Amino acid sequence: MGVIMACNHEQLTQLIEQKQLRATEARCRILELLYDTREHYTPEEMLEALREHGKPFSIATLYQNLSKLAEVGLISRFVGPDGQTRYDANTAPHHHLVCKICGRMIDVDVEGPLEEVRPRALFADEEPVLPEWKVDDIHIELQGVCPDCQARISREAGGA
Amino acid sequence: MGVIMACNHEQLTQLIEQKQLRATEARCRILELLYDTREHYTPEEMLEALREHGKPFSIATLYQNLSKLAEVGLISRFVGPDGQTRYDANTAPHHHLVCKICGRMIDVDVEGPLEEVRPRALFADEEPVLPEWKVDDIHIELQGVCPDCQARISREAGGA
DNA sequence: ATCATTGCAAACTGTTTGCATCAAG
DNA sequence: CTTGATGCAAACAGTTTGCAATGAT
Repeated sequence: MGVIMACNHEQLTQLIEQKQLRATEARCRILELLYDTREHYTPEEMLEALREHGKPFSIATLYQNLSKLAEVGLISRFVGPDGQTRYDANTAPHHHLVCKICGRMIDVDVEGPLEEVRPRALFADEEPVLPEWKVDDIHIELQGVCPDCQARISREAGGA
Repeated sequence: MGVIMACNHEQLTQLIEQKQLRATEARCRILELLYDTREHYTPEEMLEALREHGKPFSIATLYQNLSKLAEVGLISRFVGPDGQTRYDANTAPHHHLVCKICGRMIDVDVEGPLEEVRPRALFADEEPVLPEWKVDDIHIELQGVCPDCQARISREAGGA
């Protein structure tokens, strides 16, 4: 579970039915898009991508299915630093690398001594509060500029 | 700048006027709330807090001022993992400790070898992509359970 | 045949905007 | 007095929901 890989139609059907859901065309198309591209789509972006493929797609059906699929754990939902809700097919714990320019986001693992990273109160008078928090999870968001935006920027700088 | 401390009215006025803005009552009340409490309020929560203090407060004025104050750098805006927009008075770079139960969020610094934390592609076929990202920022979100929720949970467990 | 799913339209929530009034400088 | 700020109401964007029609088992 949580391992992403491009799937054929039968595999998708199986995944969905394992969750006691009907393997409808809408659900297959959504899962296929997320599994194949590994992108972190906003609902709006997904709608565009799904419609480009030819067939129409109802926005209500999209939202209904994104909720249901996230609920049963076939996809995961989160909110990016830009405030946009996004979905991806990677339900295993992971970290994110985010482009500050376009908001694009890819999954990464991190290497390094994470266990040694510890919180510390920022203000003297909060010192006693911190130890009482039970901290059991860490999510790292690396920020930078993606290859595409770097290219676009240097192209525009060169042209201007 | 970016250092939080409780301020008196004159100091607030000065801070605001340094940014070429008029030090109106609405702005002072907003800044005072954020600076005094250090909480990470949603607009809705702020509205409630501001109105409890007695006087009414227009929701349009709140939003208008939150935008403006964030724009000039007197406060900072961000979106929590629960998707709620929040504001705080700490404009210096910092990390967050978030309660998984109630969503409460406090600022923390972290200790540990952060420089050694490096991204690594999750999928073999993405390996060549990663090095082309320019990574220059890291934001760490520690998740756990705040003291209040811990207390409430053990109280409920004991009572049930 | 049965019951989940679809998809339109209407409802809802959080946020922004137009604009007349008001108040800070 | 001048210009920016306020605050109502209307507009808006993203998301959810009611419900009749449709489709999967």
